[in-house]
Amino acid sequence: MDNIPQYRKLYEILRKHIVRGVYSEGDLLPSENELCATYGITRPTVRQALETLVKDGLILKKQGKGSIVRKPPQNIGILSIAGTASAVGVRYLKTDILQKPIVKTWSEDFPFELSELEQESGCVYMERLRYVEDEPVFYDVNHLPNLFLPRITQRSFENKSLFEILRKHYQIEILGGEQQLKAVKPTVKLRQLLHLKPGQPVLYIERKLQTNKEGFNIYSTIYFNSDKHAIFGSF
Amino acid sequence: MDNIPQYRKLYEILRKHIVRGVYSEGDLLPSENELCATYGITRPTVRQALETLVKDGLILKKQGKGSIVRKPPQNIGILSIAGTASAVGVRYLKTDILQKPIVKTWSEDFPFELSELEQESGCVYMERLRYVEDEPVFYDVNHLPNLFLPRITQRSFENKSLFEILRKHYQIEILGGEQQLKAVKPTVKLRQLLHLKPGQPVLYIERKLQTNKEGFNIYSTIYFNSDKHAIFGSF
DNA sequence: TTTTCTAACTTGTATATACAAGTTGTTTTG
DNA sequence: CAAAACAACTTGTATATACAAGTTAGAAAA
Repeated sequence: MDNIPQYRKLYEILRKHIVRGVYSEGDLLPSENELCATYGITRPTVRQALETLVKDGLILKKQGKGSIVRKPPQNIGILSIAGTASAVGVRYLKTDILQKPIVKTWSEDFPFELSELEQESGCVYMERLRYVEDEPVFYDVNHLPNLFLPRITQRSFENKSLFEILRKHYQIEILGGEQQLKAVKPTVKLRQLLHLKPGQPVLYIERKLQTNKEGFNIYSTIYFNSDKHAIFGSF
Repeated sequence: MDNIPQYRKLYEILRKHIVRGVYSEGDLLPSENELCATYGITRPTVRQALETLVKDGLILKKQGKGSIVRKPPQNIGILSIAGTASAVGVRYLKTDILQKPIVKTWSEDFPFELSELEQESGCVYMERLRYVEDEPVFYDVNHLPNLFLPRITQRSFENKSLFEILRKHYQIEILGGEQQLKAVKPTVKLRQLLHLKPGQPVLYIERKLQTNKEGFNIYSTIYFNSDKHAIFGSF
């Protein structure tokens, strides 16, 4: 049964319209009142959807004027919940699964604090390499608590969104998260994986994502080649 | 005359309470209904203030339970509007003005697109070095359009917030912004300024901040030593 | 004493309405 | 023809209210 809130439905509709070019940069979205009429919902609900588009950097609201569509960020938005860069502006993203999901224990030096439930459950571990236009751009390692995830090690993740699989098959939604970013020197392995130039540093990101399941967070560490693409954020 | 919206006033009150330790990590804020009663405002207004606290990573809301105070991020939050790290969790931030504001033309290779008004006005240029606990952590270069800023070159900026000065003396408010982050190799000058180890990279951030003045944006480029501190963001 | 149930709380989502403040296009006036 | 005024739009802020869904503490029952 469908219980997605109305404001999120509208957000998705408008986001898709923007990303697919139904509205171009500089266009005005339909006014709040027009959206009320079109979708049969009220203005506070419409405004909530629009606020989320602002948050994602897709529109800029101007009092008295309207909601202006912005150029979809050409760089990879990694601050938004969407997570997968395909959500915003990047032309083509391919994913290789370097290590398919396996069950293992948490490593001793795991950088995040784990809940007791998480500690006891062990983790599902996977590694991916992500490409933009056939160039490897980021290498990410995911640790998920080994909870609520029956038979996940037997699933195929090639070119699929981890979040989509979690949502569709396990009813796990990402609610929010936090991250820390640093510039670091790459290891030899990373240099090879990401096709880095000699001496070129990488962006290192530690992310902890909260979900709708109590005590179940997703932990990502990401190494990002920021030579041609930057990490983009708006606020 | 005071025309700050009520939701922002409440946000500031609660933010200060959190930052000053009136509420500690793990504490619950007063409930939405309690805040309504205490401050004589309605629940949607309270919720708007709380949403902004969530956005800044200061609280986590849990349906049925309450608003839980989070550990103030120990790292420098640079994604929020507050800008100055003193807004959130950093113990001590000192600023040296390496280049006091001067009027100059925009450089040819300026990385941002400028509005016509901005191009015609020339810019106010300044350089700062920011310290956390006496360690230089970031070096930032600001370009402001030479508009609306009489006698700004004669002002003192030592250990003062640029945004405070803009707000107080020029009625310029930051409304939002966007930024791009990359990992880069530092120049010799940067290595010296930021006390970097040999081979250590820096985080490079390009920020464009929108203000309440039409056609007036603030452009910052920041070089950040992420050895001991990370850039923090929540979403 | 333990388990179950219930009431009272919490935040989440939504409707309805009103006025403030900004923008823009049209009309009126000089 | 240009400038000023005005109307009609826009988003911003706020109140009021209701029900959904989650959590927790206490009471009742086993």
